[in-house]
Amino acid sequence: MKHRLVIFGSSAFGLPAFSVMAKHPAMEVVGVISQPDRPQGRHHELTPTPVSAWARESSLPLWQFPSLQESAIQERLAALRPDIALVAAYGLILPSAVLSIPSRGCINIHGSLLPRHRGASPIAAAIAEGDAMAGISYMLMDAGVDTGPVIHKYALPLHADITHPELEQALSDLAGKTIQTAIDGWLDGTYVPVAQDNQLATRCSRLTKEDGRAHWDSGRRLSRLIRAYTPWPGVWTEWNGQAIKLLAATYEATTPTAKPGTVVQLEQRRWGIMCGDGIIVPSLVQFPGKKPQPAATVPGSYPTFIGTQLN
RNA sequence: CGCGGGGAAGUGUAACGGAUGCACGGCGGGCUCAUAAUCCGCAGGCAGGGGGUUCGACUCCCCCACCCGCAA
Repeated sequence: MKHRLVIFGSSAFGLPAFSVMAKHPAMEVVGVISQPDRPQGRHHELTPTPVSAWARESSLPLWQFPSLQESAIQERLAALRPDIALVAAYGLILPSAVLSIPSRGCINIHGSLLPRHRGASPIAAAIAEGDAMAGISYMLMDAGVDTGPVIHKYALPLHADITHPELEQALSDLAGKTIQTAIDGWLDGTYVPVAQDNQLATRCSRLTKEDGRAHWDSGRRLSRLIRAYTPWPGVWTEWNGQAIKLLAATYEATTPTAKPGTVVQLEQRRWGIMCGDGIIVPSLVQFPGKKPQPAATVPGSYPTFIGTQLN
């Protein structure tokens, strides 16, 4: 007898794992729940979520509820009589009334090694904090945010210059490779959910544009933030009232020779921005309305930029 | 029709209704034990496509396709 499975997801992060479960011989996907198509992009075209698109292509039953708070919607979910719910990057809170619907519970794939980086931006947080290891956690959801018992974790070493898109892809793939083992192990009792140690927990909230504003106190941290926040929300600074994105940069530890935020000409033809603990040397930047451009072309393009004092 | 910006050498960008300049890159040469450093020189742009205004358009106007920022 197959397990009746409901999938909750919106962004592409969960797709590899979802695809595996959709083919799992012991699973029957009785519903895919995603967010509604929303106006997106440059001309606000109605765009389906990657999970919605996948469900349609795979001919799986799809529902795009705007919220899960209404009792009418909760009743429809209950009518699917799910045994298990699998949640990954869904983007909406599952109220306890929904969490209690599947007879065997709701499993979340979280992009960190819990209890570290509970919350909405675990991948960015791992890079921003300079963690040595990242990973995914299969967790039995409870009413808190990423606080439930952990079924199993899979770790991945982080190399020093990994970027957010690279890590997100790696973790997404890792979930695809491990989910069958994790779920099967949980179902047959090999993996027993273990409560998290709240003492070790850290939180990361949803990122905003303002989180990406560059601060020049620490170039070491700034170089990590550039890798963690690009492409969204990006790390940027203001010049002449315009936001300039720093898309890639390296950090060089030196004794500051100017006020932090000063754009300085370096030896050779390079330039950098002075920080409190050294200098940040951009390699790729983007001016508003423009495409990304190699940093070396900036002095010729914007001669007055060098020497500027940035905030 | 969400708001706005942009298209010129391999890359990026300035100015301008009437000789397209600059930076990086490339190529050649000097210096040097050597060099990604530095100095000198060379090449490379029919200015997205189509109309229009004009004695004359890269520069002004309209249309088409494309790219980007904001916002989501």
